[in-house]
Amino acid sequence: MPELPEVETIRRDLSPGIVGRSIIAITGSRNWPNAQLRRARGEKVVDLRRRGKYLLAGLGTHELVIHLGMSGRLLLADGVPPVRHVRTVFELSDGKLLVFVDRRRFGVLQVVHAGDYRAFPTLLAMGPEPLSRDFQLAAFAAALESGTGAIKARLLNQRLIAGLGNIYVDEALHRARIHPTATRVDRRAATRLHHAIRHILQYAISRRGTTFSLFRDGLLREGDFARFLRVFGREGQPCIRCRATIAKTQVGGRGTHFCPRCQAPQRSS
DNA sequence: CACGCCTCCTGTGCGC
DNA sequence: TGCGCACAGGAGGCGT
Repeated sequence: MPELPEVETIRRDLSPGIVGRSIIAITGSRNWPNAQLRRARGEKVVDLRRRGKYLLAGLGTHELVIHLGMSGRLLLADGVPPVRHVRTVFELSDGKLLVFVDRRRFGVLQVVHAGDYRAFPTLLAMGPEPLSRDFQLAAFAAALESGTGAIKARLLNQRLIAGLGNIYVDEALHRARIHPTATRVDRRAATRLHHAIRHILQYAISRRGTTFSLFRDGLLREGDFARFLRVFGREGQPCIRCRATIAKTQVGGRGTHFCPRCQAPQRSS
């Protein structure tokens, strides 16, 4: 689930309830909490930031790094919720519980020294935040022009730009009329893509992100951006823009949705 | 260094 | 209905 808009929504929801509280106790299953995670005990949460799809909770000299993976969720509750796959529970100084639930266990919780991301190579090499001034068209266009490999793969690897996942890459490429496997993207296409990425992410945040049925359990306020998806999950249905049939293929091993007419390869190369 | 492939884990939905 | 398999929104590690 969680790409930039979903993680940002979680950050905004959780911030008022956890910043300023101290972590009184940590409990978990299997080897969690591990020794690293135990270092958070007794620490006060001084802020909650987001970098790409990562959440970073400042704990003074330390930092709690959270990645939700494919299926992770964070809930603030009065008691342990009656759901499966509860992995870790942080008891806060005001009596609330911060609960990490993760069915597929791809999520990561780790305490590091503040700013020391050596254990997270993706975080170390993370590209600019797309909604910040650091996301400059000139640098973006130059990188796209000189690059090799499918544009979709390059947008997914977090080095060119932070926070995009499979859904929003497909949506942004459709909006910018660029084929997912295009390798050369000229300046005009790069300009469209730069704008499309920012537009889609801002719009998705305003809708609290995209929610899939898998995650509905009544414990979270759901996003409804799924209503506005134009290609993702719409294979076989008509393109909103040109009525051609949306196709689904594989690019870099990921399910890839696009319109074969408005995203014809020659339009972007 | 960059790319493609495989892996981690659990559940779901589909075809037979 | 039952079974087996492909696939699922991420990213790290490995070999090439």
